Amino acid sequence: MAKLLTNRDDNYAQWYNDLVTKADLAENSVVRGCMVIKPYGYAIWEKMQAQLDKMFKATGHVNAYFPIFIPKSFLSKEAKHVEGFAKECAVVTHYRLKKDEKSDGVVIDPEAKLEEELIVRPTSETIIWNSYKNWIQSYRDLPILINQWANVVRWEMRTRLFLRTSEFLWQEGHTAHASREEAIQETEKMIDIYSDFAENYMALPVIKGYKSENERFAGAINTYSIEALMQDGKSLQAGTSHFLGQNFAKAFDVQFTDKNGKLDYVWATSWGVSTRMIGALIMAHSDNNGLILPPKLAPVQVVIIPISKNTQQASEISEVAVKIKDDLISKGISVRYDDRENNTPGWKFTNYEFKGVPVRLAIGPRDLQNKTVEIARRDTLAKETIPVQDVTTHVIKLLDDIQANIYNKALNFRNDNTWYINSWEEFTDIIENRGGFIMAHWDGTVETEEKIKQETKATISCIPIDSKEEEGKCIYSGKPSKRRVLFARSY
RNA sequence: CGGGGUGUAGCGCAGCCCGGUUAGCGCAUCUGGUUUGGGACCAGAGGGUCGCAGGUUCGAAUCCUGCCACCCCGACCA
Repeated sequence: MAKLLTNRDDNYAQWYNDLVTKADLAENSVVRGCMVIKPYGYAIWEKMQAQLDKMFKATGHVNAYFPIFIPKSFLSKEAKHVEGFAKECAVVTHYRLKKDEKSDGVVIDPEAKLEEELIVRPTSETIIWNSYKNWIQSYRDLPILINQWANVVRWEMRTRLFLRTSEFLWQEGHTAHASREEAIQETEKMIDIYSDFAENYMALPVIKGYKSENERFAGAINTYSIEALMQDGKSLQAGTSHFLGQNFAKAFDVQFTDKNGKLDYVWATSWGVSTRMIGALIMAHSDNNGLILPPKLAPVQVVIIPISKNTQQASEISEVAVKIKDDLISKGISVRYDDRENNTPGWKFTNYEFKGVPVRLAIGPRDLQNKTVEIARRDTLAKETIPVQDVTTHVIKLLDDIQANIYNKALNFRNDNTWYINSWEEFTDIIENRGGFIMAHWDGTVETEEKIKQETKATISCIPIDSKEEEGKCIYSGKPSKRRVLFARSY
């Protein structure tokens, strides 16, 4: 049998790459650093979008759309913000091409130079706050709770499909509030939504926390994140929520009159998740047989494969299969009945396994005779034969089981790979030889964080929200520390 | 931008060191037939600017020079 996939334990990076391309999720584009998201991969994104959008709307948010181009001058209005993004911005300088006289191609028309260059958005705080300035006068105009689904561009040196590309898809929420407390509450509400989504839909256990000063979003007072552990022991930031304080309100002069008639700057938040989550989904659950997708995000939840010796049988099987399919669809389950004749059942088994379809039903002559169906689950590869009349109830239950099992498996993996350690020797040993999450004391200084990063490539993924206070000594400097923080090598 | 590597059919590769008929193999594709309970088999067919440009030579995928592209490792980052 031809090898489809690089072994996960031999070369994790190559395994991931093989999965993404061979499962038809995405491919590299001719444009360096950009990817083509193929229909199967995009379908996962659409499922994520649909669920998140529902959750945003349920908490009072509305969608809007702001331009992809940002005047260059906007970016420099918030000092930290420029510093964070200036190095990776694509810039539009002209608005017209013309035919080249010498060759057959086109050249930039030098006559068509823009008065002010436009930046392709790396994120939209500036262009949005420029609008909010006009929308907000009084506390009655607040809060503004807007989200946008968009693409952004950050010119990356090295890219990897889904995990880091120069252009990516995401949603960015941008909210404006009358008080500091309300804005902080919003920031926390959104990180809770992300965490809820990750755990209950992606089946991905996450650690909620906030970023150290070093890792914080450019322009934020505080950045919250959810951090997930991948199967190679590296952590991945799956979502962020920022409390922006009054930084952008001040930069764009957005003031409002409060209930007492006093003028004050508006409080802001922003939060986002991106197509990167698809990378997290893949790396957290999949195995050497291919993708493993949680039922709640799988584009196809059930595949039905007929096995027939002749056309007579084929039509009898088809009758049973279509009935099952229709019944499942009526219960809101997405089903594919694959009766193509150009591939054998064996080929289809392997193929759908590779693509991570959670449940497979097979119907052959034996089943026809016994009024049964073979049902197989992708997560454990277990098979059983059940009576036809039980299929729908069985599938519904099985999809829930699989969702829960994938989550528990990921949770157990994380628990088995989370280390509470107290010495530098242990720290370096685990980083070098084991990987995983390390909970350790840190003295709270940027210098120590930098030193640790330089010596081990480990960074502070986050300072977990629920980590309890305890006396300890910084593993690096030995200085006193009040709580453990989460260290890991990360994506 | 530093260090390493690779460009030959849609994909994966051999051939290059040591120049010599019509450039080959596996997968995929197409046609016909037999098959179908874990990647089926037989027969036939189509598909190539050998990364680009120049040079050496009677003759270049192969040797020489220059260029380009992509990949991996580092610096940057979600």
